[in-house]
Amino acid sequence: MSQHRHPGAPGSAGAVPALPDLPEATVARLPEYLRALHNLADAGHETVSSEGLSAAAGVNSAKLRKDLSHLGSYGTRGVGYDVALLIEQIEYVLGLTQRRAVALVGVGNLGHALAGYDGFASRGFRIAALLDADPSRVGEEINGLVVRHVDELPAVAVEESIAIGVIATPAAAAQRVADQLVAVGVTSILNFAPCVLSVPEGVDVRKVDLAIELQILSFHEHRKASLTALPATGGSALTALPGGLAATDTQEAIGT
Amino acid sequence: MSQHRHPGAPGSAGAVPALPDLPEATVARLPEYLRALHNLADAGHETVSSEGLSAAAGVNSAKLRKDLSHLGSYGTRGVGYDVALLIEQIEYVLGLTQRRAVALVGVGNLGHALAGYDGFASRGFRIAALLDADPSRVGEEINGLVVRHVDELPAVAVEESIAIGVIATPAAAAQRVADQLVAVGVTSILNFAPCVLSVPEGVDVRKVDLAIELQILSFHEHRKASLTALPATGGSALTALPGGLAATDTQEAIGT
DNA sequence: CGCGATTTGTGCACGTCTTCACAAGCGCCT
DNA sequence: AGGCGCTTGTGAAGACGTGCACAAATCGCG
Repeated sequence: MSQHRHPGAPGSAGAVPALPDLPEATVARLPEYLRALHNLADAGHETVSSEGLSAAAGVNSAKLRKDLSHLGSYGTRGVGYDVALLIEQIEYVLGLTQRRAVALVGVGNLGHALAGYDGFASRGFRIAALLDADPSRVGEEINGLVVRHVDELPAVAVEESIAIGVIATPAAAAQRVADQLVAVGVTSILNFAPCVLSVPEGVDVRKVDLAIELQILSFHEHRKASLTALPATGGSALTALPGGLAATDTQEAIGT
Repeated sequence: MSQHRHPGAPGSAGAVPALPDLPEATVARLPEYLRALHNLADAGHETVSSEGLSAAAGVNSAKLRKDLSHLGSYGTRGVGYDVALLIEQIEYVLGLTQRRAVALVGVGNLGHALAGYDGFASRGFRIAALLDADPSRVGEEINGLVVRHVDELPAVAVEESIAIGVIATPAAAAQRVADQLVAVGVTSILNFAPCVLSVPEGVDVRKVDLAIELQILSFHEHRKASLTALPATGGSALTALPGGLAATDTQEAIGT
């Protein structure tokens, strides 16, 4: 089994071996492992232990081992994981052996930044098209790509074999764009617009909402503030008593 | 309990009543509910049922009710939730009654976009400072704010009462910036750099990695492709290792 | 050749999150 | 006033994810 056959000549069409169905939580962590592994490879490491890799990826080592075990991974007991092999494995499972083409719709503030973000190119993707509904933006060149009108999507999808659509439009336009993407056969969408998209079964949508992230942080911030104001007795989840609590400056180390 | 005490005159300093400790999963959904509620309010709705709100927020209605019940919410059986009241409740719990000041470090490609993103301002935050380590960027004005050098952070933190730090630097600089933020007392960080930050206990970090989102989509795309290629019989999740797979067409049966 | 040091892979128990299903509560209509 | 339909809030069951702890496997060394 030490036979080390590397996965995919990307080559031709759909005949791909089936994938194990991984737990979603695992899938969400694999990219992080992959990044950490690339760092290790660049630093010259040939093998890495679960302990080392998990530290680099910011997770628990047991979790890491279980995750890797799900993809039938090849670690060596007493030694660790072969960095290069593991990179191959994960890239294969994530479908990164082919460089997928991404269409970015909405070249406003955020869209501009995304179009110029080199993290996509360096991590398995190719921004293949920029689209916008605003005629005054059409024709603009960003990072070597010319912005085209969103109505050209059908043509673009075919020309470039678009696999993933990224929506960076205002919320009001997002659903319409999503429909257009679905109509041309895109089944994976990354949505930056602050709204819920409805799409047919079989289409995957992931949402990134920057304000939501801040609001979650705000909650914890609020919570920490309300805790440090208190004398910290036994830990019962106290339910919002408007009561006394005065002190403002007595903040001290929070309990573990 | 029908007593309806509404939360916060934002007014003065830190004396805030303690918060119930909500499940993380719930906290992560509250902002979405809030956004949906604002939409409903703008559309003139005064009340909304759990069914209606859950649809607008893209979740299951039972989940929504349980989430709201955690914050001791005030719905009326047979009627639904009072939109305005619920907005107040959620904003209070999330700590949005005060407009928190955000410091954005790293005014490159992405940082520029974030600095210009009006979703922050409209949803409870104030970008109070732009910082960068590159002297050639210092002094630039973006959206009415002048970029200052990151070494001025201590002064800025005090002047603006920074509550949250956003890191939009290259990965190599991120840890250093995080340390600086922590040093000036920031306990909530939103990290856009593709790397793991280590911070002391009590500091919250949330990470947004755009490439990771795409990679997760890529997995599902890959998976869908490998499924459609097959005649779909019932079966075990076979373990797809690159190992043997000589034959390209003998693949059979993936599970549902 | 065998032994000990090391590290993976995993069974198991625990906690968290989700979902169903239904009793309790509320308003409206008669 | 009483009953009916609608909607919330929640108990309980199940699915899912996590982390411990240890057996199994491998390497290196004497």
